[in-house]
Amino acid sequence: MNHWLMKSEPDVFGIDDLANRPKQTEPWDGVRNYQARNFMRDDMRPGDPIFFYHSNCKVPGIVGLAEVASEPYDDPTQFDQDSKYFDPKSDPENARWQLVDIRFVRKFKSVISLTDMKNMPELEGFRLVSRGNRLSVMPVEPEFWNVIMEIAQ
DNA sequence: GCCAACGTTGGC
DNA sequence: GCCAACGTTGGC
Repeated sequence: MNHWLMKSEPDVFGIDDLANRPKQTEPWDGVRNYQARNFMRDDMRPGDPIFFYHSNCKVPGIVGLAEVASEPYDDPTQFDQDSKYFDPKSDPENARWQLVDIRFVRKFKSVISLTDMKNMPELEGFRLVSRGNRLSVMPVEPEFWNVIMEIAQ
């Protein structure tokens, strides 16, 4: 089993939006970065735990837990001409972009902020707090996962 | 809103 | 295959 972190802008789709979905699941569409896609397509399995991270907001940080809720499949938005994620170069017979569904697990009582995590020496080497990181889907090493879970409420 | 970091595109 | 130009991410 692998552990993950997935970023989302709360103004667009935050953890409350996920919790309020009828089945508390959501297809993680719109990822158009090959590394992020590869993680979803090649390494995610249903049940894998996910840190849900809010980016581009007042207090960026981990706000709760989700889990992988499906096998990988083709992102339908790549074939939707009306979608901003439409990709005219993607061949329906051999789709370029895959995604997984994710399911809400729980929300933390308080945000584990990026600032806090940057100040934790135990998290040195964690991709999220490394310089210039822009990946929206990333694996979390078990050691880092455990360190963060210990301070989560 | 600024801008550093970094991924992608396309000319050559 | 190199690399300049450009676009996007995301913290601040």
